[in-house]
Amino acid sequence: MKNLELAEIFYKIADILEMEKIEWKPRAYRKAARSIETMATDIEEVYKKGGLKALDQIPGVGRRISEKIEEYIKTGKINAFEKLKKKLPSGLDELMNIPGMGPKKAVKLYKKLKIKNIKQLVKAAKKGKIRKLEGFGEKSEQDILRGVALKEQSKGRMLLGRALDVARSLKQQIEKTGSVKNIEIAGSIRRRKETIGDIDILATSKQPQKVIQAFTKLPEVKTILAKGPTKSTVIISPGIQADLRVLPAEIFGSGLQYFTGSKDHNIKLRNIAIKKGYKLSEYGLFKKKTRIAGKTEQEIYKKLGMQYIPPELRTNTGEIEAAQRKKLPKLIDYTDINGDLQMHTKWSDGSNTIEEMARAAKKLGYKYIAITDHSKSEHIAKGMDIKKLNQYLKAIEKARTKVKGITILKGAEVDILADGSMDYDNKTLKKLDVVLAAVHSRFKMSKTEMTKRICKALENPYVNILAHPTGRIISERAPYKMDLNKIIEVAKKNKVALEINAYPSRLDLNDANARIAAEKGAKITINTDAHQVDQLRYMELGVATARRAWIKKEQVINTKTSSEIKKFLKK
DNA sequence: GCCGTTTTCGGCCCGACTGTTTTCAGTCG
Repeated sequence: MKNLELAEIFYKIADILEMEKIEWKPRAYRKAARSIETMATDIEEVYKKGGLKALDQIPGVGRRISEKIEEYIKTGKINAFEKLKKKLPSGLDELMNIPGMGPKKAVKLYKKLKIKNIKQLVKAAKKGKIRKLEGFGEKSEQDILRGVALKEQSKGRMLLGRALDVARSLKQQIEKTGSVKNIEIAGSIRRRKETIGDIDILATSKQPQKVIQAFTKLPEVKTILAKGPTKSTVIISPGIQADLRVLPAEIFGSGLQYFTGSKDHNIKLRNIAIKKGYKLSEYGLFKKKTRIAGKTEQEIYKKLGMQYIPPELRTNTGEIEAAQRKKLPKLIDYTDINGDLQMHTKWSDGSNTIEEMARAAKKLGYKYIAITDHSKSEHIAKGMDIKKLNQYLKAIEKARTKVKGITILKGAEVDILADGSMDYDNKTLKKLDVVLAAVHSRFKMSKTEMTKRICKALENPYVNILAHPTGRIISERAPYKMDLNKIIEVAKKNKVALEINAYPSRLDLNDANARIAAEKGAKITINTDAHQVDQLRYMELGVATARRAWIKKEQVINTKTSSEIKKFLKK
């Protein structure tokens, strides 16, 4: 996928244009960049299928930008960008990554002090040269030094799973102060994006200052970046930014709507409001000076003439148009899951026993689970040979007698070998209630080979689920090269469900791919891949991904009852 | 540079906080 590369180029073009004080174009380039970045499909595919015209259909992309995309796909370069880069030194955009430093300041530092990169910036700040510039002072000089240090220790975006834990803990602590009426985690966490840049929390209160005060005094707060009467930004350990906004209770809905984003979703809503003669902000939906909505998000969407849009869908990728036509799907709910079909125990690389996993799952209200330890080739994960597998199957039978009220399915996560055959023979696979097929080796095959390999496995009559279909690990490992469309098609034909693996660093299929798979009619299963009892709670991350993929309950097999799932697994 | 049942030209979301500016520009989300 070239989507991210292109988005990055357009962001950089926007930065350079902004430094040159060109108006409006930066906004246009950023809008196009965001749109390309969040697209569900590979932009190269879009171009191959429909040429420039198809590119023009992307929101925010017009003829000039689509031509640049074409140029990049064909030549790997964009001439206009290469020329722009020559105008300003390349280190300047890195200056703009420092909090509080935008294009105007960066360019001033360059023009007046010949500062081209962070190193020179730090040097100048330490020598006290920056405070002498017009528009800068002693404080801004310190802010720069602090900002650079901060940037160095923060490690970019964090996984949703981690961000949720941290945000929920903050929320609880703020709640305890007592002066809060409503409080909700907002921003990209509420939209359940797979990685999170910072934590946003919205509260309502009659004494906002008290809440802000309590927030900035929390033990994990390391630095206070901003602190006003209704809004504060802090850095909590270890280097995560958290924002709190406090509003009156009567505008909780509009505040939450605004603070949840996404930015593009909000801009589009505000434009719709303007066309209707209204104005939308965090303070409510206004007709002239009168507030006509604001207490709940529901009434805002209603007054704007559309269905309520769940936060997970707010990406401005068609959800607003669908809501206007009253065509939003009824998304799978977090409570719809009846079982978890991938987890590991001490029999391979898990930390708990079969019984412990079963009891924990029962506590979560599940009707069934599948124990799915690793097959023999997975040596690192203590994969089971046939002899051990037979003992393991007996152990599952024993656990069934010990833990009542939940169905324990006999399963295994079986390696797909390099030639596409399975790591156990069919006689062995037949003994299992549920077979997960997974690629765990030889990741670097060609696209054709890998597609053939996986498709062959999907055609095995005993395979029920393709586990973590693309193999990506978020910000660590790219997906294997494969023809996902072909794999979806073969999976559908052979009644193999495609997994949304809910493990925080996997989320594989991701939202975009899961949306494609479900649209094409393939069955989906959402499983945690838990290696210990505590990890069973990751299910919500998988369901969130499914919701972001517009998936309905009926499309997910582990929303079925025990008897229905058994029937499905028998094909 | 994009976009259009108010426009193919003339607009382009809206508000909080900070620092240095004595009234507001810059940055952020």
